[in-house]
Amino acid sequence: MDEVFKALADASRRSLLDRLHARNGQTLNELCDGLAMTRQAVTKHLAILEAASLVTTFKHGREKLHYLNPVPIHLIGERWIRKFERGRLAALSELKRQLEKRDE
Amino acid sequence: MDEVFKALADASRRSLLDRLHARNGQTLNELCDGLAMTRQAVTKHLAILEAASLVTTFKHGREKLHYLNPVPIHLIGERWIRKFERGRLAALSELKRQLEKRDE
DNA sequence: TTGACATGCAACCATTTGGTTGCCTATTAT
DNA sequence: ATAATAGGCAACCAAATGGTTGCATGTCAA
Repeated sequence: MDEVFKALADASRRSLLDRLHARNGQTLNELCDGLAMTRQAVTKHLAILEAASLVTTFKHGREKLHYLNPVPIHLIGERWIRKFERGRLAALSELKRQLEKRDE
Repeated sequence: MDEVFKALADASRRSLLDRLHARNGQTLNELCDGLAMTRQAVTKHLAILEAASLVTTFKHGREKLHYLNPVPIHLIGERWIRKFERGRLAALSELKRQLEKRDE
């Protein structure tokens, strides 16, 4: 879980996920396209995404195809974000109460 | 959004959010309790959470009370995670197909 | 008023991070 | 066969990160 959060912390990596979400199964060079970064930097980002199981790869000849694995993102939503949904309104009304109390 | 992701990337910070979720409105010293970290380290973490609007604070005398603001977490769920939910099954079956193709 | 308590501020430090460059290997196309 | 293409590996670097220590400030209680 920690690896996933860390992987998602970087905007470049999130944009790589976006690109794979838009079109799955891209090669490294395709993913580099239009980015203000060297290929090697992208390789590193993809390695981090792969270590976090957010991306899976297949070798096809001399190309490496990258596929999005949406499961970890789904789990973050299920196991982590949902926890904070419960009591969200309660927490907000409490906050509001405090904000008002400040002016007394 | 980036600040929120970065703030959530650290396990200590997530555990601080957990603690506030369990009991809202704790002071700095209460939040330090039982953590293997100095008070100043916790202060820094809370500052990052506050900058990301994940935590709001009120001064009450010499104490500083910390409140969880669940809105950014909710937005991550709504605006970001949900995007990847769409097509989740499609992506998975595609992945499965690729995995099988590998053995040909 | 004086000491204890809650927090703030700043300098410093080691490690991690995000990036680079240079070179090497493997596969494909001519 | 050979050149071009796709990618891998490793060393290096600056900046950010997560943590520390030391001291200052503001507030409460005796």
